[in-house]
Amino acid sequence: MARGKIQIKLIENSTNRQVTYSKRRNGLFKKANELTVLCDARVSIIMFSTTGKLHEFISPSTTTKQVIDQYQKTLGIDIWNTHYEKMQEQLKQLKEVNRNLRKEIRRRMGDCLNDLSIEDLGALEQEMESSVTLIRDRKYRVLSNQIDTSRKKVRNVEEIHKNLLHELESLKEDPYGLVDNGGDYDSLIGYQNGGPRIFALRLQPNHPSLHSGGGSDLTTYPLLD
Amino acid sequence: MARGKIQIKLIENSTNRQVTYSKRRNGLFKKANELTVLCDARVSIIMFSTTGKLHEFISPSTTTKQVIDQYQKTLGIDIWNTHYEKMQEQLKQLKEVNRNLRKEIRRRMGDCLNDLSIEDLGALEQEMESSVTLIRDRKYRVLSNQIDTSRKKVRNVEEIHKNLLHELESLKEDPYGLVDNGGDYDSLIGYQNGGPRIFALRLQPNHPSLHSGGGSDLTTYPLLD
DNA sequence: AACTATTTATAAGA
DNA sequence: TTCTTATAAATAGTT
Repeated sequence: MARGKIQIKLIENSTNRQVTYSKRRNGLFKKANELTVLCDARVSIIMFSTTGKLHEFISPSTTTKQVIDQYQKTLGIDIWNTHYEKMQEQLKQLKEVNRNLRKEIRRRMGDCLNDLSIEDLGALEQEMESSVTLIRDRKYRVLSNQIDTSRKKVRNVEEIHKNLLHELESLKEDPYGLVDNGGDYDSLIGYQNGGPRIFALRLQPNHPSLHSGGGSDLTTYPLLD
Repeated sequence: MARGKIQIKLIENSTNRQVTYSKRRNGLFKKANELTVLCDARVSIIMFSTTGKLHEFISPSTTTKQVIDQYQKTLGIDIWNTHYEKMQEQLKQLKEVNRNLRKEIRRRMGDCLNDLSIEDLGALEQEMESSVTLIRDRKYRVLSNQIDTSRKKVRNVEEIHKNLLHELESLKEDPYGLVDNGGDYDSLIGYQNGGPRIFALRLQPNHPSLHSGGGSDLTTYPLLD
């Protein structure tokens, strides 16, 4: 448009095209800005060069997001708004479900009982009784398993003990083995008097978290609300 | 830019502004189109006038949605994708909490006990026992309240009954009242034989929520069933 | 990046 | 809105 008219068609020379792109882009943005100021309009220009480089103009009074939002709103198009709203609905529902679950738990803890009728209370009581029975049964089963395991351990230790005693006897008969072995003998005898049993039983409570992955839920429950 | 230079500031005259908006918009779109052709670029222009009217230009080789999509991609998934991801994270967390709450409830129902240690089971059992006590207490309190209310109602009905009988006696002494009153008398006598008591006791479970309302129940009682 | 001849855009008026 | 036209602004080709 100066020093000679040009045809509006692709500029073959790459360098030339690049320069023209830059010059005209500035011109376009300048015009857009003038339009914004002169006419109080909101303009968003997004452009990509052949090489994929992004350039954008946005009227100072707004943001690209706002313009795109309003664009969709005006055209009644929902690119992601549908998603967004669905997710928000889902969030709301989940929170509600959550609230109800917490209430359920609190009732099972003897709280929040005000809005229950006698019938509800009776049913809950009965359910709780049968549940507690289930829990108790389970507890006894686990306990008996543990006792069983403990017995086996004791038996095992006693076996080892017996073998050691035998070994000791053999050593006593061996004149070289008599030297400085009385102490060990005493300590081994000491263990024999129910010691391993107590040890096994006391070991379990020290590692309660090792027994379950989800057991901590119960203790952290009060913090959830 | 012709017939006199203008300052780039808001055009006060509304009509003038409108005309300029139209002219310059055309100019801008023309330039955008030329840029598209000359430099093989993709340009999206979205603009809103003061009055909120939408105008858009899009390079023929593409669509506005594509440009917007690429815009976001280029900027590193921004604008609302951040929102989106945050919401997704939130959803995930809520679902997880939900899952734990359900597990908690199932445990309180005697289910899902496999991964609990004896200690956990014992604690749960104890907690359940005390909870069930709370529920039972609550049940008894509600029940005693209901019995109490029932007694009051019965007393009230009996009072009304007595008054009606008195009234009837008065009417008997009144010679004008003797005509066609025997039927009413019989029916009232019939009510006296424990009828209201049973009625009141059976009524209660049907309206448990009305108890908190207070004494008005008593007066409206005869109309309730 | 600057220059400038020339084209193009457009403000004001019709 | 569109046309006209004098003039401002943009810019193609050059340096």
